[in-house]
Amino acid sequence: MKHHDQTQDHELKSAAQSLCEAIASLANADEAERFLEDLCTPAEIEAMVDRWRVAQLLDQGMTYRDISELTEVSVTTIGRVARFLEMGTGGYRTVLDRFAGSKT
Amino acid sequence: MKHHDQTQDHELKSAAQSLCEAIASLANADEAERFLEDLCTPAEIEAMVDRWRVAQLLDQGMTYRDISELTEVSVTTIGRVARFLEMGTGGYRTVLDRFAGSKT
DNA sequence: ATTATTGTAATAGCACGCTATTACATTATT
DNA sequence: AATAATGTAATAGCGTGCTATTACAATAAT
Repeated sequence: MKHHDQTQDHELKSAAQSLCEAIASLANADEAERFLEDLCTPAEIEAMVDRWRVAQLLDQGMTYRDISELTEVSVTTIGRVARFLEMGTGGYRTVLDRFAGSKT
Repeated sequence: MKHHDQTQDHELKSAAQSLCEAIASLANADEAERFLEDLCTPAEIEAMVDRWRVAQLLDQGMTYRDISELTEVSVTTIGRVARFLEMGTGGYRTVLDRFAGSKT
């Protein structure tokens, strides 16, 4: 019993796993939007939207203060996003690279 | 210019669209987990994990107070999840049905 | 009929992420 | 050399989602 077992010896950790599987199962942007709207509060959604937008702008080399003026997100939060973009688990990186060519 | 246009006349709304596209692009649970860990705070992730677990238990017909004892989520929050499960946009429903046979 | 269980609601208090401000060391610019 | 711009940090204040408690109407069980 090491990895990916079908059994139910998880208890707490598998709750997170279940959410991740649910999210990974979302087939398109519409499904994702409806799931998010049921799962999250408006404030949470806005926070996530802001961070993702900031991550994209950081990735394009834009300045903290320029991003702040453009998005109205505080420089503090932008710095936090930047930290995860550099020292995070690479989750941002993967998706940023996937959509890299799409907007140039 | 009604639906799904390639142009950039969105400005604010497309930020949410972009996030939904990013999420929909997540290929598996691991990618989803790493993206979530970069995008969200621990408290946010825990809140989402709790709500999703509660939604599943509600869907199985479990009682508010039983769910509360099992998950240590307050009855107040459980009631809120139930409301979205019934009157929401159907985002919960879609994914619940998709994973319906998986655990019986 | 009574009692217990259930969903629902109102309240107060707490935790946490955001903003705004100010500051400062480092790097560019002039 | 002097000035400006940049990333980074500390602080205080605010909004909001959570918990815990109490309550109550409606249904189920004894």
